[in-house]
Amino acid sequence: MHVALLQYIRNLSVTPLEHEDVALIKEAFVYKCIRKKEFLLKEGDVCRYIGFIIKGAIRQYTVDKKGNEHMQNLCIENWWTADRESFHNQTPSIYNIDAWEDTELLLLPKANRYYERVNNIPAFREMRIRLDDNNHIATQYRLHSSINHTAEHRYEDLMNRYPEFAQRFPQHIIASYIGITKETLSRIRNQSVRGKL
Amino acid sequence: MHVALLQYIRNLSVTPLEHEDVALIKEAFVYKCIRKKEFLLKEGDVCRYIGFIIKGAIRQYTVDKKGNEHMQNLCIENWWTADRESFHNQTPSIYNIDAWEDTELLLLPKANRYYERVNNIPAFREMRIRLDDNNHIATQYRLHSSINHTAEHRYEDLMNRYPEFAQRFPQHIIASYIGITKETLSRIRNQSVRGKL
DNA sequence: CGCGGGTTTGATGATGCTCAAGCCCGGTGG
DNA sequence: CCACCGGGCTTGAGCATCATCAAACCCGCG
Repeated sequence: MHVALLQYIRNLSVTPLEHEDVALIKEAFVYKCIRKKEFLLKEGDVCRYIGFIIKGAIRQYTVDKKGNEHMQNLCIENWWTADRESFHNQTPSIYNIDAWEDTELLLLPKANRYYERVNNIPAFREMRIRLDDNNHIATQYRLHSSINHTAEHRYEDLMNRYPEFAQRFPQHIIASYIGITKETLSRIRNQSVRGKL
Repeated sequence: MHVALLQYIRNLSVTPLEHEDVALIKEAFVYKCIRKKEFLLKEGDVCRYIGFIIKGAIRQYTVDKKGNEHMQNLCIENWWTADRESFHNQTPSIYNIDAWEDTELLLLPKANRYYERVNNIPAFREMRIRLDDNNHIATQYRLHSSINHTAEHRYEDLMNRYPEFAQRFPQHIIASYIGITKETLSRIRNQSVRGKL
């Protein structure tokens, strides 16, 4: 059940995982299933764990006064999910995190007695550094893109980078993720279809 | 000369710096002054070092086909500057990094023989983790903000968070940083002045 | 004095939002 | 088996925000 996570760590680190590391990870990460629409974190609550997605799809978003949802992040298999600010400072979150598909996760609670020890596993530490690098790069790009590129450009970018998103999430969620309305996305798609004829 | 950096590391870490760590840092980081408008990194070049700003102000930006500059980052004393993607992968950068004021830096070259050892200093490592956390949080917020908030809201946010930017950078640079034109920023400011009468 | 960088102002237009309506389709219950 | 319902997608009209382009202004400096 932890095999996906172990493999993931091995892929992103150079130092191998020792037997004792594997044992520690198996104890520290708790398995959890949530159903579609079930919440992992609600606005106002404190984020108590980091989640690794074994299977499924997760949304992280805010809701404005008018009730509109704004997707901050979309995550599928082999991604991590958490509100890092809330987790790090143990302050109330501004985000909601819920499942878009039935999802299996491995949760690493901050409060458990293994948390520190897991973070001291060399391979795990290396993985985190790699992850931070990748994440930083991707977020910088997204920021740059959201300021400088047109809606159409951003949509094409996303489809190139994560084509599977189109199968897993409906258009109004994709639209929100790239910062436009579902109507605008619909028009963009029809235009570019026409463009290809 | 390295005192600002050493102090910075101590502030962000728990583990103290040993004498030998201090010595290593002094050897690894090379001091450099650059004049206003001088480049630290040019689009197309590979980013070869991470810079810590002792004194001065730095811009990181792209230039589009029309010649317009788009600020990705503004940094002053006690901030780090680099194109992490280019540095990490040693690939050509899409960014320019130049000085807006005469600037003093400490550069940590990737190629030097101390690089790995510096990264193994416990206090330095802790600092990086803290830094990544803070950075991640700030960038997520900026992303959220750039998608969901109005230009006026973003401007006020920036002025609250980094009021000194207004003294250090001209308006057209501030405008670009929050993703609007200088004309729009000018109008926003006049409006809100009128609003306060 | 004149120049260059920065800021302001105005007119015009593009991009994307809002609101409202209708469509499509799969699922549920009568 | 059909009717209806709800979620998602599309289409249209009107509108808000912000970009663009052009001109003028302001001011410190050689």
